[in-house]
Amino acid sequence: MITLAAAQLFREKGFPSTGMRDLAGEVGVEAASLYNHIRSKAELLQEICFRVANDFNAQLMEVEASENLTGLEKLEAIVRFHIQMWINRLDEVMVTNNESKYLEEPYNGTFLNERRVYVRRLEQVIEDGMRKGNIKKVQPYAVVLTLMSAVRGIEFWHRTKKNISAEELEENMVLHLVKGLKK
Amino acid sequence: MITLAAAQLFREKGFPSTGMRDLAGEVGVEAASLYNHIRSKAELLQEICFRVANDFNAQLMEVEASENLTGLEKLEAIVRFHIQMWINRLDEVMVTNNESKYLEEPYNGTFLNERRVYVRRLEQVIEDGMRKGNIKKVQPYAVVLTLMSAVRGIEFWHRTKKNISAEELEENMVLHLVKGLKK
DNA sequence: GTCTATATAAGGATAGAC
DNA sequence: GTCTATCCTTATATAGAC
Repeated sequence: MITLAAAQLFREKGFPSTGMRDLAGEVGVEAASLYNHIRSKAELLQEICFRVANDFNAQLMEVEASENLTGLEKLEAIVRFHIQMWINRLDEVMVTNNESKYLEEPYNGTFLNERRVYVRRLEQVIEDGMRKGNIKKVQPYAVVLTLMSAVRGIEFWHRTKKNISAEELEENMVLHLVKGLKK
Repeated sequence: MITLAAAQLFREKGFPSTGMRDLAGEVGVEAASLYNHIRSKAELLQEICFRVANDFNAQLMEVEASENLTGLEKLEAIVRFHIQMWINRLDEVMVTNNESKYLEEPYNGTFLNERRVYVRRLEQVIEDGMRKGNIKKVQPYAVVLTLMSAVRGIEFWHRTKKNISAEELEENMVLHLVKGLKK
């Protein structure tokens, strides 16, 4: 898959520094041949960013619909999903986080808007949990900022994976980030 | 200061996409004139990254030497410093976090090594706090990853600053990230 | 110090043969 | 589909006049 090879290169070298010749070498063809499969370099970035965004949105929608879960349980499900995305799909998720600023308009604007909406929906989960029950009194906006960024540290775990297993990492992060919010 | 103008542009546009003509425009001269003040574009990135790294190292050394502080108090002092750096020196700190991969060798290797040493020293603070007293049993490595990344969310707070003040943001993050570790 | 002009390299993308 | 050759733009950095 060209898109996944692109995600790996965009992560490692950055989007502007990744040449079509680099990507072609990874895929095993000449640069010109890539254009039989893709329209442009910019399109590859769009596909990566919006696919990841869609996956996050779909999971959040699922959680919002789970009426049997408490607020804290919803938050835990969301945080676990973020952690697993960073563990299992690092290339795509890092490109979405670090390279989306290179999206051309109107895609960059759309992307930022989608992110704002996502943040607001996550704040809503926290507010509901605070009102109805088991989440302690905090500023939802500050908590969302913290949660969504904290998982970015998993980037460095990937470089060795020696200090701790994926499962231990997830449990430690959940304990630190979510259980600390229990009333 | 050319270095600070560079930090702002490197943050906004990314290091590879920032042209010397962009920087010259920001400074108010032609691109060629910049070379009477700096040696190269690469040198600007080095200055930014290592100055920030030095500031973090200096603060950590200070905290390590404070024998009157408990482990948890040391950790809180470190986390507050990170938060304040992200609030007050966003351009430089973001370039150090996001653009350091564009450092040429041997600078990139040196930088990554310094980071590893910093992480290990922070783990040591947590281990000491766990053994001697008031930090709950956790995996120090996971906690350090989480703490150092969580503050990156402040990037998004800067875009509006309307939801919450700098002081509230700091207190909420400390409450979430540090107090949750109290035994 | 400043500038204009330019050397040299590399980028994304296309043309057209097969 | 693949390739070679190339167009055109832009990049960092330097030369040399003032």
